[in-house]
Amino acid sequence: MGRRRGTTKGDRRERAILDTARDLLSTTPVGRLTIDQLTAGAGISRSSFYFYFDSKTAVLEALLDEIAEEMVEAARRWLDGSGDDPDSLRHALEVSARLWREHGPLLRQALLAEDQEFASFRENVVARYVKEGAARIARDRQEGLAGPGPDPQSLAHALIRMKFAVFAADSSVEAVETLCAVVRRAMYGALPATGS
Amino acid sequence: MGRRRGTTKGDRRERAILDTARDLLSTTPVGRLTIDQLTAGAGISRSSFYFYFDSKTAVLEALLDEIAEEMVEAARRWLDGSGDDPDSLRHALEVSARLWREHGPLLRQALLAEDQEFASFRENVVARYVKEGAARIARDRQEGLAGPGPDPQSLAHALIRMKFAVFAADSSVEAVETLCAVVRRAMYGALPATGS
DNA sequence: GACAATACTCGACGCTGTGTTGAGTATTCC
DNA sequence: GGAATACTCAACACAGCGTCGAGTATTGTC
Repeated sequence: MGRRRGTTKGDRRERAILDTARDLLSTTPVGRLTIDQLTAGAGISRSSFYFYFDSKTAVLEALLDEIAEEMVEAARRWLDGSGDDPDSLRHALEVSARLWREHGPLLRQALLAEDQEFASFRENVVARYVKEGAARIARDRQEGLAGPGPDPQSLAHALIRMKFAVFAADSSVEAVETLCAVVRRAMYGALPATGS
Repeated sequence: MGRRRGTTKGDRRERAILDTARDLLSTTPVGRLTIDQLTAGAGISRSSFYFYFDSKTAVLEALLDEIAEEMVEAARRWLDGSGDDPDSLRHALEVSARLWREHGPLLRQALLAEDQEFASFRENVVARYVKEGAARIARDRQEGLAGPGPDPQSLAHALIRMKFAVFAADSSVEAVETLCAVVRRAMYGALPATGS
């Protein structure tokens, strides 16, 4: 199965498949993407496709790995920081918003739908975010930078899911602002004594 | 196209298809549901299916209408109320959680994935929630029951999407509690002067 | 209780899309 | 130049969707 070293024709074709997929998936929903489209874009026959990838899903997974890396990277500064830090938070959200704008159809299917094919990818990404997010929340509370609130794990989970779902529907600047506000209030905001 | 009045054999079969679908969809993801399964469950042949419904999607839409009604109904008391009202809010969330538990696969596909087939249904449900939610937020602010915050429309949108996404992943009691807390803080919580 | 209209049923067909196989051609390394 | 490996493809088998046309059952009406 191994390839030779150096950039061979095969490598270029593999890349061409990936690029075609990336391209088509900025507009086409995952369900409508066919292998025929991919091979047409890459200039090979349907059956040659199977030399490079086991299935359509394998292509999508390769793309997702590239995207997920970018996403977590952008959140790094905020995740590693502490206390209410609107600028880092906004930066993380802005990059996320851009990624959702560029790869909406793919991310929606992989992160939101329940597609069994992406289950493990989804669990990994979400779990990673939740773990680091919960740690940050717990840290802030311990250091007295945030008041008490819901279980950090559960709170982080809700906020991450909110981010995904909002950007899936709307990755505008306003959405970034609103998410920023909700996250900050959820983490640092205090409820008045008892609502009227 | 019209049927005769009274409950005919045809009506019973139509119901049988719907029930079979409801049943299978409590465990099977939408993508895996085939018309063959539906007709097997209802005891008719594949082609007879098309006498009752135009497509698989038509069956799903019929089911979704039933579910959506219940969902909005459960939120009625909170949507029509005013001020911080944890009990009404919790009640609405609890019913929602149950519906997601029972119809998870279907709701996930219809509300979260970008399936073009459900686009209009999705827009309707979300738009309805957002409209009523935004109105409630604006009302509370006008009456001085809530402080300032993000644009009501945008805030309502984020909170609704969060609800959908969280329940899609986890409709436990704890999730209800967390959502309750986040919604209340987002609407009524105040941020301290300036962080750190 | 016949008979027309309408409700309902189904087998057979064509289509699109997936994935496999086996035989072939190109490339690279020695 | 020859063997190993990279790559290519036409042909096939299969699953699922939706259509067509020819039927059979049921019902309302006289």
